[in-house]
Amino acid sequence: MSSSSPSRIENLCIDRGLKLTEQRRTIARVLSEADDHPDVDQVYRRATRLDSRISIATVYRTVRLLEEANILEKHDFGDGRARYEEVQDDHHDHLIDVKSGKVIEFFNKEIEALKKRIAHELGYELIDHRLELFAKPISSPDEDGAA
Amino acid sequence: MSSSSPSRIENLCIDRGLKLTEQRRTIARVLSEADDHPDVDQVYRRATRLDSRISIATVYRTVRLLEEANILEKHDFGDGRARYEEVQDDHHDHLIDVKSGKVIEFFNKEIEALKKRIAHELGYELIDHRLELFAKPISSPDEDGAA
DNA sequence: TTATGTGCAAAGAGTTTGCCAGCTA
DNA sequence: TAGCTGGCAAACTCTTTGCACATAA
Repeated sequence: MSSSSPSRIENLCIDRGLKLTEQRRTIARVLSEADDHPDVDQVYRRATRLDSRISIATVYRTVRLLEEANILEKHDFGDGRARYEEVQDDHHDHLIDVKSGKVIEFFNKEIEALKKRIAHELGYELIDHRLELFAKPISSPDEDGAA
Repeated sequence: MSSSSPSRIENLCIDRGLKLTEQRRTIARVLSEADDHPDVDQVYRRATRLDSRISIATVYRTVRLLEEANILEKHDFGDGRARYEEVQDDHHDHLIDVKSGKVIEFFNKEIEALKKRIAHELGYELIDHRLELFAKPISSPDEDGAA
């Protein structure tokens, strides 16, 4: 059983010649539908909800596979576990809301240009970069969000 | 035994009323003298060279203590272990040489201002931020560095 | 059919912690 | 002296892996 149209990530797997098992299809679907930056455990939980025959080991193996196939991007927001999101055409950075844990994506042309220029000035060619802003909502009453 | 003048970090510990044991003194000295961004294991090795009566657990406990006392800054350069450096007056960012693993510090006023502005535009107040550039030396013959 | 993928549980890396002896203030 | 600190080893979290069985192509 596996009806409904293939997810974006499923299609990318087909393009790259990856063998598509039921488990991979399910994980691909979960990741295609995610609009956040889930960690492995979250992907695992969402996937087992759709198909209980999936082990956490398979999730780890699959996200690594997808990362190596340049389908997924791995992030580290400093909380000790890896987070994943689908690779996008446009580069963006992240602002982490320290109250709620929410992650907001943003893009800023000036910053992108500056990064490249700074690397050059130091005698380097920029390969990759990472910019994360940790911030709290302006004028938020001091509620307690997740850790 | 413990002569020679107190290291910068030792003095900060005294300021903050932290109990100074021989182990902490040694670890403080190692960290004050470091001009790189050592991980716990490196601190441990440098410390035991000066005094073999130090365990890795103490190093972990001490760097955490110093971090909480705002004496040390903890970094994560994406290699899976925490790196430490003394807190500095001026903020700076890091460029990681992916060939050699060397970490270069830099400061750029424009980037600092932009970070703050971007957070504001998104409705946030910047608390902390992290910018890391991963780069390779320009015109480096393609030798093989660390993975 | 056959190379590959999967589940399970054990192993690894980095980090934390409980307990009692030892040392600092 | 009183109470905090340190050593040791066990425990924890996240991630990887060996092995035997299952499955896609």
